[in-house]
Amino acid sequence: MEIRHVRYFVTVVQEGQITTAAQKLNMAQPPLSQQIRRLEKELGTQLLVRVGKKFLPTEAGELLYERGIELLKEFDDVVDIVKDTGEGLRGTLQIGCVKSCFIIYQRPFAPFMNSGQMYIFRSCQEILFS
Amino acid sequence: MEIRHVRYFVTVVQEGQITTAAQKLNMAQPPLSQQIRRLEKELGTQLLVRVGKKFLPTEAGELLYERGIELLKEFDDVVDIVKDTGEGLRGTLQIGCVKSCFIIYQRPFAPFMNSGQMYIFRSCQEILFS
DNA sequence: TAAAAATACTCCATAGGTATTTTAT
DNA sequence: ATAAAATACCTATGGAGTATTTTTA
Repeated sequence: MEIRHVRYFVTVVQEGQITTAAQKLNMAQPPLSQQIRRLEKELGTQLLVRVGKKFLPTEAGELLYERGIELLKEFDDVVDIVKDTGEGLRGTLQIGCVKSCFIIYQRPFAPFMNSGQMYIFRSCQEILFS
Repeated sequence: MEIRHVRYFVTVVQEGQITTAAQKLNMAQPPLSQQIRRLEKELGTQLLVRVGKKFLPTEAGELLYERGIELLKEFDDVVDIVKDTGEGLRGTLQIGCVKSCFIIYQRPFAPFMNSGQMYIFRSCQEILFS
């Protein structure tokens, strides 16, 4: 199972229908049906029951739906936070100081440094801002 | 990004090395290197810094590592719980009763029923255990 | 009969493997 | 000299698309 399958399943439950769920997911209907069935097979569990044209979650399905939503939220959160940290929108500025100059070092330029610690740079040639 | 990439990355950080991480993951070294680089590209961030033969996480990498571990735990938890529920190891037994017979109904046989509610079955022919 | 799902294919992107070279200690 | 990573290349699984048939309200 991959996070993609959780995303697919949650959307199908929310839509109650595969066709519109596929539209929301920007994909065609048959592959979505296929992935849902693959998911059920992999988990060894029926997740949805077709009642006419509508799909209703089984108890296992409801569980996957509820916890899946949390999982997706956290997953996307982590992605955002890591991206931001990489872009310097979040993170820790590490500032060292010597007599002759200042240096502002930020990871990943100095990955060997640890947050909250002070470092002395002996032959500092330039000041870096990032 | 897929959950697999989190699993790969966390293992590499724990091992500090790609070769042994690949062994733990039951895969070859080159595809693992490849997936890590792909991950960095997708997130637009350097996650690891090679210091000799060892890899150390950048700040973004440490973040992904810490939150990734939680993510993996929750992900695997959900999978286990859904599997168990499907197998009837967990879940809710819904029991209805009429004069002439008992019926024990369990989802997914009756997905339209809600937990904690009582249902009357008029023409019950058999007793189902599952 | 008019929706949506299932079926039956086709295609291709990419995950993963193998062989080799390069890099560091 | 040795162990690990990078590079280059190859293979094949399976994710996604299209066309069509089968359901069901």
